[in-house]
Amino acid sequence: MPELPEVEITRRSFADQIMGAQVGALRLGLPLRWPLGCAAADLVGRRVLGLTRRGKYLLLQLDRGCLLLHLGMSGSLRFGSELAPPGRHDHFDLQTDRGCLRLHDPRRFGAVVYVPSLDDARAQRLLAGLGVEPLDAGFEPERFYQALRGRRAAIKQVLLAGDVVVGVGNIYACEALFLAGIRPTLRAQRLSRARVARLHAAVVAVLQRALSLGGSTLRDFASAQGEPGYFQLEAMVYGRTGLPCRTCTRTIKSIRQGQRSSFFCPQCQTF
DNA sequence: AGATGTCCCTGGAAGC
DNA sequence: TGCTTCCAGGGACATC
Repeated sequence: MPELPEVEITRRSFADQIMGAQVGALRLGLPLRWPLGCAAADLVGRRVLGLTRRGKYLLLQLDRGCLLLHLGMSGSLRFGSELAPPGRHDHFDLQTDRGCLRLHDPRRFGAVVYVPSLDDARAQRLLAGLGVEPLDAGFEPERFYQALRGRRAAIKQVLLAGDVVVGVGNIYACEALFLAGIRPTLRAQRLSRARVARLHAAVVAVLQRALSLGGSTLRDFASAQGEPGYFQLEAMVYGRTGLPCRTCTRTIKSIRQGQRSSFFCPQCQTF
């Protein structure tokens, strides 16, 4: 499932190639999470000015307006000039003079939304509530501590909510909490400054490690050039229920938190 | 304002 | 073999 590393790997894998491309045509498959928000013809002739990322959203900036792309749970992008004919799960093809940008998304939790500008109400509704970027300088331990102080919910759920820090999904939340030695069920506000500092470092370390390995490929994630990721091979807890902890050999446990699985080591991760 | 539950969707695995 | 059921989960939204 695409989290920040996968989205960033995707961005880097075709940002340079699509820069300056001119849109020739648009093909839509089955409906995605939200309607596109403009007519296909409105995009024809637009030029791509850049590709940036905010949280798990990719922002394809055009000379007029912007396409917000989200990969949801099962989405992946491809960019190339020799793509195969669209299959049943290819729901968005943006043809340009530099190649075709294709969104493949079997579960269709993903989205492509056109907004005339980032100040647009629709863009703001999606982006305004997002927390700090974990790999930017603005993510620093004291601010993180202050943000967590006001939260009574479990730390795992606060991480996933994305309003404190963005981009940390289920895999990396579980892994960062393991690295920091913190139980996922611990209330956020009960974390000491020292433990928040450890968690801060763990979030950064896990995301950077995942980035360096090309992300996690659980089922079929790949970059826009088709390269899989390898972080899943290093997971300490995610998906390892019943297996021995790689650190202490205690059995990894899994629980449900807010309809989502959490994995942890009962020995290494304390209250 | 924060916390919680619901919903969207399909492929794969497990159970019968 | 072929059915049914369950599970995976990002995140907007409604509700308390």
